[in-house]
Amino acid sequence: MTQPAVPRSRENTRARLLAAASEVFAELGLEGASVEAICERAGFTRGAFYSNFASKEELLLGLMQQVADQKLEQVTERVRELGEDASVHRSVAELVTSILDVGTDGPTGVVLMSEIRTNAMRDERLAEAYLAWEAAMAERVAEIVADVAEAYRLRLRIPAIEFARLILDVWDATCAFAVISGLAPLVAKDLLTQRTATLAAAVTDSE
Amino acid sequence: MTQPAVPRSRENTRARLLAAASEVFAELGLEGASVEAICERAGFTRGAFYSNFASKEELLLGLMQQVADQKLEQVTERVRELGEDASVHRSVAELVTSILDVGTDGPTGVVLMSEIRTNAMRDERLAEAYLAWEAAMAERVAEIVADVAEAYRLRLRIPAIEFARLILDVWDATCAFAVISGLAPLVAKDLLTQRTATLAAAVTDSE
DNA sequence: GTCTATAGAGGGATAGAC
DNA sequence: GTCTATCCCTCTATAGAC
Repeated sequence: MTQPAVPRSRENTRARLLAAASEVFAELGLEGASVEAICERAGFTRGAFYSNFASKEELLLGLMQQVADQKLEQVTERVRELGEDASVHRSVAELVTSILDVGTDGPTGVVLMSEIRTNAMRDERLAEAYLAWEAAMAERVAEIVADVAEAYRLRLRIPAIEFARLILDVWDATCAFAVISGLAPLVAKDLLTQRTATLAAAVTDSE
Repeated sequence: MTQPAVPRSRENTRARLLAAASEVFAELGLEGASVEAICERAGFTRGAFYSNFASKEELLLGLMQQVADQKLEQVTERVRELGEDASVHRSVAELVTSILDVGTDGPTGVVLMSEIRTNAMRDERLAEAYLAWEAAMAERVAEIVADVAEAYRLRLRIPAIEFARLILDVWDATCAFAVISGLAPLVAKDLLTQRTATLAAAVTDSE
């Protein structure tokens, strides 16, 4: 089914440039990262870049879209899995840990999202994409929350969507804290699990 | 007690440069803001700038320190007031509203803090200052939480310090959301109040 | 589709006059 | 303490060869 006839290099070059951009943006910031540095990282020159993207801003928008799609897909996938395996997990703590694989990013991903969020405050197009992604994430997490609450007979003290937003806020802040503190990945994940579990315990009652 | 003998202009120039920098940084980002643009906004030239700051990075560090001190002072002040007026407020909602005057920043302040947080992920010196500030903020808010809980006979479902971190996380995320959405200041404050009140209701029980 | 070469603008930082 | 003038570097984007 692989068809080399379809212009493959173009997609490939685009993908490599996007991957390189996400790294360099995370390392140097959106303004600090030069097109030259991104191309060098991807193994191309600026000519190839401008053949694939109209401008640096266009690249950023494409990157935002890619990151948002990826994360959303991961979480949606987890929602689906949870629907099938509802009876496998035992404790809420285990559940949290299991779901957290999705919420845990490497430092690069965390910095990149933070960079995008900050710049969405200044750029309307970026803002639109960011808000759509954020809303979709909250909905998916709310589905998980509702499913888990039903399966484990937990009473939510606030609506599922509010709970979902709380979780996402805590994840975001905790990931940022972990990166700024220079915490080792495993330590960071422990912290994330702990804070999520504390939150979950605080806003639910067992029936 | 005002002593014009003490070199007054130096402090004044420094202050004006810092104020201008906080605006331009918020508007264009740390990398996007040129020293020239900052000086122009402050009404000076680059010569004056380099007489007051060793480099652009040094300026950023000074700005971070200033912002952190200001915010911390505001919250500490509120803690003190609350100790004196403990019996004046009636409902938790009113309390939240009253305290929120502190947590509410203009868009410029929100963008600047977001910019600083993002860059703290890449800069060790900035990280150190940011973490110290964040920890101090959490402590102060925890004091408020504990005081209010005692005065209103509320049982906290999680330790005060955890509650405080939750509040700060929600404030941060909500302020960011408001700016990205382009919400009017009053609408933003309503949202902030509502989300804080929801959180407070969820993690406390009345005795 | 990707390269090299280059235009054209703007950046950070310094030196020295006032 | 603040100014002007300047050095040197890096940046984005384009033009044209391969």
